Amino acid sequence: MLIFGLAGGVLVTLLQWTEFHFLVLEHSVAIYGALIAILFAGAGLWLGTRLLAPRERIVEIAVPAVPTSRFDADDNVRERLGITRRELEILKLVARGLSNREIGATLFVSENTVKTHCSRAFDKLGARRRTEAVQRSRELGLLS
Amino acid sequence: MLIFGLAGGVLVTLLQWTEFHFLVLEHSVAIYGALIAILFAGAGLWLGTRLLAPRERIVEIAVPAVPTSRFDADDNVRERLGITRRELEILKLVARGLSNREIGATLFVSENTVKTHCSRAFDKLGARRRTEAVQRSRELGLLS
DNA sequence: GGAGAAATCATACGCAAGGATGACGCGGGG
DNA sequence: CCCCGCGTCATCCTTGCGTATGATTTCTCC
Repeated sequence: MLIFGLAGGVLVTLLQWTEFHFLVLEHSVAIYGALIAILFAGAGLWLGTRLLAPRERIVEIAVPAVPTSRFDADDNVRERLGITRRELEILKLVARGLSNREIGATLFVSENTVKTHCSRAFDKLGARRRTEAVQRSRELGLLS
Repeated sequence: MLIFGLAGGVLVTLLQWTEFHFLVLEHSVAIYGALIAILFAGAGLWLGTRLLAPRERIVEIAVPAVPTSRFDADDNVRERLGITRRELEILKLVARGLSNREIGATLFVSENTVKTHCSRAFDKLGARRRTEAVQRSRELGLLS
């Protein structure tokens, strides 16, 4: 800002000096203006690259390097959330896109039981919909 | 570039016109030059920020990162399945666990519209439930 | 300029899902 | 022994979801 102000002052002085030389020529004002334009366009460009360039954009690169031997890691998460094994079992089937009825048929229990487990699991996950529960489970690493 | 060229032409014309008005005044050249200076300084600054690609700093972040190296591949998959951009947009929100009502509020459309898009998308995916649609989408690489 | 795709919205119906509540049996610790 | 966590099942009720159908608008393409 200070530099810019100083430049302004210098320019005004320069301006006072140069106008006497240029005014005697025809079309001098056009040339004069063009010179000013070029000069300040350059100055602006320079300033733009100098002052605003350090803007860095952080780019996230997906690193495949997360095999993270999670064979029982989800079990820890499960315990921490107070989710029972049965509830997690049902959650996995929910994440597969099965309906409550299909889950019941798969696990040989009634649809009501599935609903009960779902309700409790959703409650512990802070989810109100099964899709939300799936999303939360993924974030928490509950699902492989 | 075209816009910049046009702006240049307009400026030259404006320059020709204004000089006759300003030349009769004392110090008019100074004001004129200052205007040009400010204008082109701004232009240069704008160009500087616009043309110079923001330097990117690559930061490696451990991300669940499905091994699938697809950057725009989902667009190909989308086309292949005949799923429209809007439908995919809604699918992504479905995968986030949002309800139809919330999706509508997010995209500023009615819940009915969301339902329509969902139905068509589910149909194209061969899914009958939203959870199933999410699962299918993940398998097909439709979702990041 | 008309055909068609896409997006938007509405209405209505049926079913799935979710919540609340109660109950029963089983197993393990206090 | 009795309590408690867990899994199981049921009923009632509300809400959300999915489908069908029709309409309008906008855009693109021929």
